[in-house]
Order: sequence, then C-alpha cells, then structure tokens
Amino acid sequence: MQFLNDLNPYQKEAVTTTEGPLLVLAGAGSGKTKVITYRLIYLLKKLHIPAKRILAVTFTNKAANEMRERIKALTGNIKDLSISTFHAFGVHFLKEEIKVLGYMPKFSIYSDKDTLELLHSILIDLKLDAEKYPPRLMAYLISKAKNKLLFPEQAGLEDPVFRDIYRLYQEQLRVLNAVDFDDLIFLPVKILQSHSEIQQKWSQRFQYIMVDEYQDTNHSQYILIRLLSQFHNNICVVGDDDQSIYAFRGADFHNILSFEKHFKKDDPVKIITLKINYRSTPIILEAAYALISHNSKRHAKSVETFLKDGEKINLFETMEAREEAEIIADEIFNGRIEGKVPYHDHAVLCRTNTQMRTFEEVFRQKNIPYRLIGGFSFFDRKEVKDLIAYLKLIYNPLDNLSFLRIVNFPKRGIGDTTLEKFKNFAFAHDLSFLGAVDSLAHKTDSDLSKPLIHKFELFKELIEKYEKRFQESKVSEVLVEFFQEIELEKEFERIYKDEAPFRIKVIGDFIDYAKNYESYAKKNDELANLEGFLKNMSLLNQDTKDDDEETNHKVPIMTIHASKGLEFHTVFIPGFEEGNIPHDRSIKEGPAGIEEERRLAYVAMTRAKKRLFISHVSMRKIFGTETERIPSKFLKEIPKHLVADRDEKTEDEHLADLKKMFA
DNA sequence: GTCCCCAAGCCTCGC
DNA sequence: GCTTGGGGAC
Ligand SMILES: Nc1ncnc2c1ncn2[C@@H]1O[C@H](COP(=O)(O)OP(=O)(O)OP(=O)(O)O)[C@@H](O)[C@H]1O
Repeated sequence: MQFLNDLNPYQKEAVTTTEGPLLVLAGAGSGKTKVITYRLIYLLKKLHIPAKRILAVTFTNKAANEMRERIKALTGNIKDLSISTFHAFGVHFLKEEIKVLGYMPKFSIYSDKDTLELLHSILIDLKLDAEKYPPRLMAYLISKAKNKLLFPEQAGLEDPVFRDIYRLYQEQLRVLNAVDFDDLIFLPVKILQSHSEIQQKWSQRFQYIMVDEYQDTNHSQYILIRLLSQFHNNICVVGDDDQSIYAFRGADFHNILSFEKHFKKDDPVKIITLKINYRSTPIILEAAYALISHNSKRHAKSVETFLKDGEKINLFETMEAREEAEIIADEIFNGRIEGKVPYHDHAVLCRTNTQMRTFEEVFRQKNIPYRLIGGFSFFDRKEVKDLIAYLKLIYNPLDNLSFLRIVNFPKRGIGDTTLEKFKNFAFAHDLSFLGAVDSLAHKTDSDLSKPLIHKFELFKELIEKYEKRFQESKVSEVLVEFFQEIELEKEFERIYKDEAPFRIKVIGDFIDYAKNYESYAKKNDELANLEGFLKNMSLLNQDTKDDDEETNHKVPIMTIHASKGLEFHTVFIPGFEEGNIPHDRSIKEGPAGIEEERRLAYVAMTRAKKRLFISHVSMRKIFGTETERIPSKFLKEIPKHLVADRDEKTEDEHLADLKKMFA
C-alpha cells in the first residue's frame, strides 16, 4: 500500500479505520477530502470491496466529478461506484423505488421556479389571496417541513390553511408525476421508514458509506444516512463546523457535533482530528482563525501549519466596483508574468452573483481569460425553459405544467379561452393534459371546434414523434432536428425582433450543452439519453469545464459558496463591505446570521495557499442606485500585523486627497 | 388570439 | 437599473 505514505499518521488511521462509525472533525486544508478519497481507494484496492457496496456522498457535483476522476486515475475503474451528491443519490434511489408511493419511475424534477408556479396555481384553486399567502413564503415553509420530515398534517398544526396548501401541493406533484428538490431526500426517507424490506435491501447493499462536508447536511439527510447505514454501521463522515455555510438550505452544523450521539450503537464512535494544515501560509491561517474565533458557537480547534513564511494579506479600497475589478485584473496579469502563477491558480470569490458580472466585463476588456462558475443559470432564461419544457413533457407525458408552457409555443393558435375549455375537459375526465387530447375527438363535451381539436392532435403527434426519436438517436442530434421542425429560429425572430440573433445563439449554446453532456456521460461510463440529460440539467451536475486544455487556463470567477473544498495559489475576495459580507439580509437575521457570514469569510480566506487579496469599495450600485459603503466589521477582527494595507496613508496625504476632491 | 406597455419586484447563497 | 408578466387595446 504504497499510496498510504502520502498521509500523516492521523490521516492514515482515518483511512484504515474502516469498521464502525468514524468522525473526522478538522479545520480547513487538513486533508479531509484526501482522507475520503484515499479511504475509497483503500477499500477498493486493499480490502477488495466491490465498488457497488460503497457509497460516497459529496456536497457538490463538481466535488463528485473530481473524486471520480482521481479514483479512476488511481484504480482505473469507476463503474458501479456511487459517488454523488445527496440529491443525485435521491434520484437514483427513487428511480428504483418510487413506485411504492404511486409515482411512475419517469418522474420530472421541478426546480424551485417550477414549484413557485405550481404554488401560484394552487392558491388560485383554493381561492386564496397571494398577498396573504405569498408563494415564496409557502415554498420556504414547505421546504422547511420536508427537511424536518413532516407531512402536511404534522406541519400544519397551527395553520390549517398552510396544511391545505402543502397537502394540495404534494398531491398535485404526484398527479404531475413530479418531485421537488426536497422530495429527493424526503421521499427516500419516507420509503425507507415505511418499507422494511426496502430498507433492508439498501442498508445491506451499502457496506461502507462516506460523507464529505458533513457540517452542511440537514436533518433529513442525516436520517437518510442513518437508515442506509443501519445494517453495516460502517459510516465515516468528515467535516468542519466552521465551514457550515448552507443554513439557508436547512443545513445544521449540530449534525456533525452530535455525530457521536447519533451513531453510537454497539460499536463505539471513533473521532479523529487532523491538526496540520497543508494548504495555506501561516499568515493566512492565523488571520482566518483570528476571524473565526469571534464566533461563539463553534468547536474550537488547534492548528499547525505545514508551510513556512509567506506574504502579508493585501488589502485595498477603491471608489467603485469597476476599479476594484481592474486592479484585480492587473494583479492576475502580473502574478502570471512575474510570479509564474497560471491563470487557473487564481480565483475571484464573490459574496453574490451580481458582483460577478463586473469581473466578467472587465476581464473581457483586459483580455484575462476567465470562466464563470455557477451563477445565473442558463436554464433560468425564458427561452431555454421553454425548450426544456418540451423535453420534460416528451419524457414525462403527465407533466401538465410543461404542457401548458409550450402548447402554444411556438404560437399555434391555442389561446387562453381554448385552453381553459381544454383544461376543464381534462379535469372532468380525470385525464392528464396530453392524455386528454385523444379523447377530444370521441367525446362531445369539450366545446371545442374541429379545427381547434386538430391543433391539439398535431401537438400530441409532435410530442410522440420525438419521444421515439429520442430513443433512437443521440440527444444533441435529435435536438437539432426538433428545433428545425418547430421552426424555432423563425419564432425567435418574430418574438425577439432585433434581439433575435442573440437569442438564436442561445439555441446553439443549448445544443453545445447537450454535446458536452454526451461526452461527460461517456467519460463516466454512463448511458447518454434524454433521461440522463434532464437529470443533468436539473441537478446542474455538469462541470462547466470541458475537456479542451484552453478552459483549464482560465481564471475562475465564482461565489464563495461554490468555492467550498477548492484551493488556489492566489485568492481575491472583493466586496469586503458591511452589507455584502456580512450581507444585509443576514444581519437582519441576528447573531446566527452574522456567525454564518463570518464562516463564509473564513471559507473564502482558507481557499488561498500563498496569496490573499481582500478589497472593498466606497460606492456600490444596489438595484441601480449608488450607495455608500463602509468596510466590513470582519476586517477589524483580522490582526493588523498580518495585513499590508495599500491605502494606509498619513494624515497629510489624507488632507491632500480631500483638497483634491474639492478643488 | 396576439401584441404591447408599464408597474413591480429583484438574486444573498444553490442541490 | 432591468426584467417580467399582468392587463388592456387592437
Ligand atoms: N499528508 C499530506 N501531505 C501533503 N499534503 C497534504 C497532506 N494531506 C493533505 N494535503 C494537501 O492539503 C491540501 C488540502 O487537502 P484537502 O482538500 O483534502 O483538505 P480539506 O480538509 O478537505 O480542506 P477543506 O475543509 O478546506 O475543504 C491538498 O492540496 C492536499 O493535497
């Protein structure tokens, strides 16, 4: 076992302790992910455990892909190995087991935008005021209930109206044969809890289970893991409570702090701490720990640094965001020329997506190659959503929401009144919308004219034709054919007029995405088909990075949330202002909100290996209006001697500046 | 049935 | 500031 020599004794112990519950609780950069990866290899290569007996859960799809690649490189084979996010695992599980709940295996996954639409229609059905029961709030409450594994009856104890909304929402989803994101965890748990034979099957299957970033799991995810590990009880989780930054999604770092209590059964729980940080310079680390030690609710850790020396943290302020981005662009340029640090070993970590746009513009102008990670989803664009609705309906004919989106796109002369009559007809006969089309001709109670009925029939034929085509040929090829058939470009020209060329380009991007998906599937020994494509889009699990080397030499621009688990030679954290980090919305939430923001800052800082730049602006545009900004209070929590403030000026210089300003 | 205009809210973070 | 979609005009 040559490869074990890459590990320190504590890491080695974590890797070779395979039986019983194991918790690795350790700070940033201490090699937790490395432990998980090596542990997988150890199980496969040394103990010869069949791949299908192991489940590894990562936080993001990117992390899953990276781990898969490393395992593939080291063992040559990744077939049958389950490395996925909780949600991707949920999809996998439900494909096999969702029948017991009365759903079909070909279910749709609704994004939160879709669920808002659904909630909107439910409020209308229940004749409720959307002002009094805002769909956003309802969606949030339903999500919270599902995280806590509560059904409508249990969640709506105080508020019967909410109970009814939640109940109807869940019923509608089932009729549409669709699930929301929370269902991907909630439903598997409910199935495992109520069907002991299924629970036995799955918990016997997974002899070893590992979870990375355990501090960001929520209650339902913890229960899911407990149910799956019940039989063998070989469960290993790693994490760092200081890096819990997904509370808004229900994550609760008490899961990791209570791991021992949760999992001790006959076997004792082993806890291993890793103290050595291999990533960052002592200066960066001292600053990050000084900051995080201001949090009251945390498990204190001691750290030692492996690296020596290093330069101070660079701090600077600019008037506005553009200038901030320009200075960063120049630093990256210099870093590459003078420091020989390649583009992709720099990273810009933003608090919000909106910040990213400025960097995109400035980098483009200054010819700095960049790539945006995450951010505004391509799939949220209206024109793309329409295209996806077609695919969803083709895949899942029960998906009425998608049907409504596209039955008159491109315009085929089916208007609101016609549609209203059609819907009533379908409801009266208890049919799905697509299913109702066939009955129109035989039944007399639809109140629709012959030509109108024919329009519906043509639409259904189109859907059915492509259902077949997608089974026969490659997704990307069928897409091209399909877009031609519905004369999409023509429609875009009609709707978008001058903007059409730009929108038409989006069609091309969509097809490129499909091609990318196909090569991604191939790389992972997966079958590329419509089902996989839809899943891939719903879970956003494509690495935006494609294979050509070009892309690997670009500066990533992303949010701090997306940077979790990554590391870079040089890190820039722009927008270090009060109101941005900590964000206004979090400040409003009180102390817990601020502590979460402090963890965010800690995560961002600890991504840096050698150089760290922190910057803030004095004016920032918020919803179009310029507002004055002051430096983040977190800045005061970083010891001054670790920081090189470029703007540190003498009194005289300040005076001179002021004079200049008013001259 | 379709087009077009204007009020209103927006994305903090994302599987 | 900009998108979006509801509601009225054609
Ligand atoms: N024993 C070791 N010797 C040398 N380098 C190591 C060792 N262990 C880990 N590293 C390196 O330290 C870096 C951080 O490791 P890793 O990403 O696994 O840490 P982590 O604890 O998961 O970090 P984080 O919690 O911040 O995501 C990696 O570059 C890794 O290769």
